[in-house]
Order: sequence, then structure tokens, then C-alpha cells
Amino acid sequence: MVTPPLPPAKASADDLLDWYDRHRRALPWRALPGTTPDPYRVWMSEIMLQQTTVRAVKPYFEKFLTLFPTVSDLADAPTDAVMTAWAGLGYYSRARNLHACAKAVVERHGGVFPADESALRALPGIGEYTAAAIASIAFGLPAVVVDGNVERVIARVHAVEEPLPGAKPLIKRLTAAIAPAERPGDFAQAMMDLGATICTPKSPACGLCPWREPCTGRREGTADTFPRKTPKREGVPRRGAAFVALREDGAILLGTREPKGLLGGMAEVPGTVWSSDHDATGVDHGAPLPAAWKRSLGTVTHVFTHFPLELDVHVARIPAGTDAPAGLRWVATTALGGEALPSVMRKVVEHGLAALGVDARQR
DNA sequence: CACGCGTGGCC
DNA sequence: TGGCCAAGCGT
Repeated sequence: MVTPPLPPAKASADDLLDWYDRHRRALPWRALPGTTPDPYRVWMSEIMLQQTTVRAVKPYFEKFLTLFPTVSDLADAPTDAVMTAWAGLGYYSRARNLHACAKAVVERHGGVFPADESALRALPGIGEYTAAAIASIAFGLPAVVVDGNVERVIARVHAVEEPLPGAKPLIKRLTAAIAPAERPGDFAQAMMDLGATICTPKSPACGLCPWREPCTGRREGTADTFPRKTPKREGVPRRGAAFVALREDGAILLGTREPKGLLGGMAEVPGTVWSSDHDATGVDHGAPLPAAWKRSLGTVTHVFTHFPLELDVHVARIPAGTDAPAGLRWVATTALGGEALPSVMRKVVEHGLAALGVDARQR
């Protein structure tokens, strides 16, 4: 007589927490087992980790904690200091909201983060995910934390056929059904660690997974095909020109972008608008000041989330003593590290200075 | 709800 | 190498 096959085991929080206790990673913002987490550090890390890898976040987290040890220090800091410290990390609205949130915590809550999911949710830059993450990790509240990792893990465990983002409500219910009453913060972090290290987007290490037995995707050999996603449209390429003006004393001309929108509030090299109309870019039309502009060889390319950008870089040497046009300023090339220059603009400066024959060691 | 919003690493 | 992806939020 043959024993009928048992129904698959249900994914259990205990199995996941056991795995977490054995593989917990030490991270700068993560409290040691048995110690109380610091909500300021938890919040700071959660904002920085939005759409950003742990590797990229680490040095910025350390820098911010050194520059702004408490939420009050951050609230009192000038905007320029916050934006400059954030430069290079991307998604700059996070930095503006970080600053606004620090001020709101001081004004609304006396400088103490509220131990309440809806009060957290009402703060700038804190959405559904981040409010739940802070509530569970910093305060031990039973919030249901669903980020991209959790979506992937749950979609595989249950072989969810509905594509994202439509499947979000279903995935949240499935997550809530597994979540334990105890250790909600550790459970949330365990789910995210599992997604980041084992249940990865490509080539998941199913053999090492604490949920390899109950996982439907694993059993059917289709784990790596989840989660399903609705295809998104591709962006139309845009082009423009940028102007690197090098004065004899070694300064270049910079401006500041509009406070909102793409690269809002960040520093930039002056240039034309970026347009998808291929005829829109004149040769040196849009130069910030009259000079013997010369188009440099090649272009600077940069790919944003929603469109690729190609910039022609024009260069000119400017006589000493020339004043900056309205809205622009001269900045020594040796002082560019103190500017809130996004990566695309660092590429432009590098490209322009190389075309002008400035030695890399002088930059 | 679909879209706008950076950057760096991966194969 | 180019396309995909990473602990989302605001509008």
C-alpha cells in the first residue's frame, strides 16, 4: 500500500526566524539582538534604502549620522548641507522629504518619532511600506511590511499568477496570514533579507531557502518566473547641450536647477533644455556667455529611469576676472566635491575638463 | 493609477 | 553591452 502524498507544508514564520537568527547580517542601522533600536537610525536607513542597495547606502548612512547625530540636528541643518551630503545617492526628493520630515518630527512630536503607524504615515517621505517598517522594526508593532523583496518571496511561495502592481493587495493578505504575533520587526527584516540574499530576482538559491519545502514556485520549478509584472513603456530619448566654461584661475561655471522635478535643487552645468525633438538642439545656442565655444569630441550619455539622455558638451576658456552671469557662479574645480552635483553632471564636468586638456590630477 | 524620479552593479 | 534590477514615494 502506497502512502498518499502529504499536502505541502505551510510556510511558517518560525522556520524563517530560525534562518534569520542563524544568518542575521550586522548592518550599521540594525540593533544588536536584545538591544533597543534607535528610531532615528531605523528611519534614516529606511529612507536611504528606498530603491537603493545596502552597499550604496552604507557610506551615506555613516556620513549622515556623523553630520546630523540626532533628528533635531538634521532639522536645524541648512538645506544646502543636507542636499550636498545626499549628492550621488539619487532620488533627491528623498533628501528634501528627509529634511522636511525631521522638521515635522520636531514640530509635531517634540523631536521623538511617534510609535504609531498612521502618525508615521502622515510624515513627509514616509509611505505605506516605510511606516510599517519603522512601526515593526523600531517599535515592535505588528505592522504588515511589504516591499519589493516580500512581493517576490510571497509571489514565489504561493505562485501568484496575477501581475504586479495589481497583485499588491493579495500579496499583503498572504503576508499578513504568515506574519507572527511575536518579533514582527525581525520577521519583516527576515523576509527582506531572504529576498535580498536567497530569493533573488535572478537565479534564486532555492536549495538554501528555509521555505524550500512549502514553496510552490520551487516545487514546480518556476520560482524565478515570479513575480509576474505588467510590461511598462519605454522612454523616448532626449538630447541637449551642456557648456563647460573654464576660467583661467581654474573655476568652472555652475548653476542650480529648479527646486522641483528632475534633479530638483541640485547643481548643474549650464545648458539647453533636454528635448526629444532631434532638431531642437542648436550648435552653441544656449551658451551661458559669449566665448570661443568648441564642441568636444563625443557625447555624454546617461540613462534615467524613464528616458535616455545624450548631451553634447561644449567647452571654452574664459579670461580671468570675468564675472558670472545672473543665476550662475564660478566654482573652483578643486571645490566640486562640496557641490550637490548629480552623477550626470559629474560626467559632463569630467568630459569637458578632459577636452580642455586639464590633467585629471588637478580635478 | 500610471508615471516621474538616480544611480551603480549585474550578467 | 544594454537591459534589468534595488528595503518606494508623491502626484
